Parts: sequence; C-alpha cells; structure tokens
Amino acid sequence: MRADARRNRERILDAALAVFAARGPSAAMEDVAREAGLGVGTLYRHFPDRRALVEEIAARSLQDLRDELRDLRAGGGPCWDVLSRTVAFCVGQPFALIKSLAEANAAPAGRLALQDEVDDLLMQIAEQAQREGAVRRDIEPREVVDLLSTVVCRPGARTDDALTKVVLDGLRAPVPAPVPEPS
Amino acid sequence: MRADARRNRERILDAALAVFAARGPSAAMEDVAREAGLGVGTLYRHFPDRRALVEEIAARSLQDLRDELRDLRAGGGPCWDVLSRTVAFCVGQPFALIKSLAEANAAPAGRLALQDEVDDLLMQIAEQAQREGAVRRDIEPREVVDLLSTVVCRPGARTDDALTKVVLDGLRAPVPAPVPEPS
DNA sequence: ATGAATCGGATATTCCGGTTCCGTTACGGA
DNA sequence: TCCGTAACGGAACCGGAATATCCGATTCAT
Repeated sequence: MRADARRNRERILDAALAVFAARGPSAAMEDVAREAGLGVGTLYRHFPDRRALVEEIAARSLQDLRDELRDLRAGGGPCWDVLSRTVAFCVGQPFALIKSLAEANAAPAGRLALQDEVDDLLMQIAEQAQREGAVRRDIEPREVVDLLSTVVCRPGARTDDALTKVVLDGLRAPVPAPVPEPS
Repeated sequence: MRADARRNRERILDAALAVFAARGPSAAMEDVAREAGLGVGTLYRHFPDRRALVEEIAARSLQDLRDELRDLRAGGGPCWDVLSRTVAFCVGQPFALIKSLAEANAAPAGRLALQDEVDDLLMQIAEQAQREGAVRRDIEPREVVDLLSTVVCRPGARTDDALTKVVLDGLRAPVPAPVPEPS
C-alpha cells in the first residue's frame, strides 16, 4: 500500500468520526470527503460503501472503550473515582454513533460481542459503586448505566457541564438535602 | 364543515402529534395517515402541506405549555414544588418536536413570540427557585433550564424514571453528601 | 523516466417520500 | 328515501437528495 494511500485512509477515518459524531451516522458521504480534504472517489476506493466505513469506526471506538474500561477496573482505586473517570472518558466519545448503530440493522457478530463486553464492564462498575455505598441504591444498576449513557451520549456533552455535574451529584447523594422553606 | 370532516381533522392532529413525537418532525406523511386510520389524500385535504401540519401542532403544544406555566407561576406555592410540577407537566409533552422545529427553518412570527414567552417563564421559575434556595446556585439559571429541557425532551421520558429523579435530587442538593469510604 | 497506483469530482442511478388526481364513498338536507 | 355534494382513499407521478461509479488527471516509487 502506497504511503499516501495509507495516510488518506487515516484521514478518512478521522474525518468520518468527526462528521458522524456531529451529524449522525447518516451524514452525507460527500461531507465526510470534504472534511477529509479528499474527493468522494477516494473515499469509495478505501471503503466499498458507507456501511463498511461506519463499521470500521464503530469497531475502533468500541475497542478503545473496552480497553479503557478494563484498565479502569483493573486499576482499582475508590469506586466512586472509577465511576467518575469512566464518565470523564466516555464524554466526547462518539457513542451516539455507536448507539444508533446498535439500533440499526445487522451488525457483524464481532461487534455485538464487543458491545456486550462493554455493557458488562459498565454494569460491573455501577454495581460495585452501589455495593460500596458510593452510589445510591434506590435505582437499578441497569438504570445507572442507562442514565450515564444518556448523559454521555448527548451531542456536545462535556465533563464539566451542568448536566454532568448535577447527575453525578444526584447519584452520589443517598439522602437528598431537605427542601428549604422559602426565605 | 361536515361532522366527519371535523372528526378526521382532530384524528389527524392527534396522530401527527404521536408520530412526530416518536419519530421526529420528518416522519413520513403516510405514517401519520396510517396512524390516523385515513388515507394521505384526506390528510392533504385538511393541511396543504407538511409544514402547515407541523406548524399547527407546534402552535397548539406551545400554547398549552405557556398556559400551564402561567398557571403554575400564578398559583404560587413553594418554589420547589413549582419546579417539580413544571417538570412533571413537561415530561411527555412533544418538546423534542418543538425544539427541532425551532432549529429548523423559518417559523411564523407568532410562534417565535410564543417560544420566547415560554422561555421567559421557565427562566423565571428557575431563577426564583435559586433565589429562594430550593435549587443550588453554582450553575446558571440558563443552565438549569437547558438541563431540565434535556431531561424532559428525551424520547420516553417519564416523571418517575431514574434520570428525572436523579437530576431533581442533584439540583436540590446544594451540598452533595460526602463520598463514603469503601466498606 | 515510466507505469502502476491513486486521486477527483462530474454524473448516472437509486431511493424515498411528498403531492396530486380522480374514481369511489357516504353525509345530511329535502 | 333520494340526490347533490363534500369528503375520502390510495395508486401514480414527481423531484430532490444521496449513493456509487467511471475515467481522465495526477502522484508516487523504482
């Protein structure tokens, strides 16, 4: 494979990640090409069709995520920190993409396995945080995961934005502060 | 106007609300017609084009919302209750629709005015809740509104689901509970 | 320098939903 | 009951948007 071809393949992948993350997995191929500074022809040389491109990106992202979650769990530390670092890592990842892919039609078996693996890891992290009292126990672990995924998949989510902060605080508070009387 | 025609007009509006809320404002007209148990022809008899239909729904929903918010504010009561009742009312309203409409192209002046009015009311409710100490003050009123609108616009949002609960608790907690040590 | 690999982007093609049209149905006043 | 007319249904038509192709132009590597 020629050097420029390899370079362009990477560029396409980067551009597609950005564009799909920003505009959803059905963004126009031409937009991806423009973002990469290439022609559509080049794009189709490297990936036979849109599905192939999306699939490659999804697989990469899931692998990154799986590896990161494994490390976080293996690293130990206070389970609350594991949870908030998980959130920090996930925010900004193109999950909305992966999620909408999951809903869409047939994914190859390899990716499904990855998705299950990631889901398991998240559930384990949530369960442990609850077991150790860092997260309130009046909601299901499944709900904790779903809720965090909602927070994290928002377009434009940031680690330090209001919703992220408020949700993390709400999760951590086993007994909410009493409602003060109007002053 | 014949009786069956009036009835069908209502059916279309109901169906469109349901379908647009579920699948976004670009759902197929044919789906709307099917949901209403009518043919597309009938649909076009009542509304000249999709825009007219969407516009009618948006205007109705916004009016309902504006009226409800006015009542809530006028009713007085502890401001926390006003806030949580606001959320309760808003959950399940087809806001995702209105919001995506707002982003989309040209709305008639009348609707824009309504949107501003609703936004003002929400801001007032948020500000008062903060002023009276029911909601933490370390985030901007604007952020409170945005955050609640995120919660409330989710597809499938419910008053008693995990995210709603957690966010309300997180908003109410001026000082989050300390992180417990692992047990 | 040469030719094989790669690129670019105009264009044919496909897809999908909006809108129209007109034959059929059924309401409601006489 | 009967008729005129408003209203309905949905097949067919239309247009735009996005996909994928194709081939002349360009660039790399020997």
